[in-house]
Amino acid sequence: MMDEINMISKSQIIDKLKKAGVTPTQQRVEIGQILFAKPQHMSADQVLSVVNQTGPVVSKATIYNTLGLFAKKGLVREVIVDPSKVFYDSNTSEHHHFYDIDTGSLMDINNGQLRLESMPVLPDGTEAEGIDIVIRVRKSMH
Amino acid sequence: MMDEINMISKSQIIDKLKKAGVTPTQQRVEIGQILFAKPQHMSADQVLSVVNQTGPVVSKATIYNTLGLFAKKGLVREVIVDPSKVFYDSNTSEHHHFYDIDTGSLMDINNGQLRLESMPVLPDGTEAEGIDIVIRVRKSMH
DNA sequence: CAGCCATTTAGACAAAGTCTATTCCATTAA
DNA sequence: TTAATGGAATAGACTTTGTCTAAATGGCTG
Repeated sequence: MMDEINMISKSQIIDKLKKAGVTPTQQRVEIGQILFAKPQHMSADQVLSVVNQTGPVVSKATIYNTLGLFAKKGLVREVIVDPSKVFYDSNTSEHHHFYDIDTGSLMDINNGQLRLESMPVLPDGTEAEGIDIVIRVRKSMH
Repeated sequence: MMDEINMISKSQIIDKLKKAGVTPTQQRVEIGQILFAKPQHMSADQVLSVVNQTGPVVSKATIYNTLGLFAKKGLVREVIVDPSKVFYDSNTSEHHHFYDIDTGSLMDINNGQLRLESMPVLPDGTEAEGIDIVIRVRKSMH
């Protein structure tokens, strides 16, 4: 009721899932509603606790299954910057990240702000699947 | 005896540790000998099992303490590409990585092969601590 | 030799994520 | 309407990586 502003309607989520070839079950819509509400980075853990605050309970296994499925279907992107947990990024456009090592928070780098000069020669028999650039930052002490 | 070729002498390791301000204990030298034998990427787990194959037993806690210490002292670099484990890279010169998502293996990208066009504006009040570029690759199916 | 302090250790613990066997539920078929 | 089917969800056991703690060890210095 009070987060109406950032809400995406249930039918929009259902659409999004269908378009990606994901059967829109109640739990997946529930999770999508949290994940796609606004561009953001969440760990499985955070998703789990938010889902279970705002709606009917969804099990841990389903959270992991769903996040994995969403990632496979391109609805969400896994970001690996923290040795202890995976972040799921609902912004699937090409971009990279700042990672604040003090706070553990992730921020998008707008695309255009950062690009590679050239692509290196790949190892034999491989093809590129993706490029991740992470700029680690910390509070500056002036 | 038979890996003499890739061996670094104990005294070389001791030197390296001293220069970095690390007291060269027996265990640390043991671990250094494995880690610094050649440029390579190892997980804590791998170090643990190799150490305990080739020399006197070193406890798990000491492996983690030592790897953490080495990283802090710049003898080794932590590489985060796999959600489930940290790799320790004995190549501390500036460079980036290919990560084979099929095999889970890490390969260095020679520096000069890869550079950024420009540095993006950092978030307010932060300073850059480091940049990690990972090119994820997989077996190409031609 | 005695004392000191860093280091090492075993093993308990914690957290993220996986697995399995069962239950649930929506859809189709009769 | 009911029965059958198969994908999805579930609880909870389990695994793995890594951390913590309290006690034991060991190398120096006086």
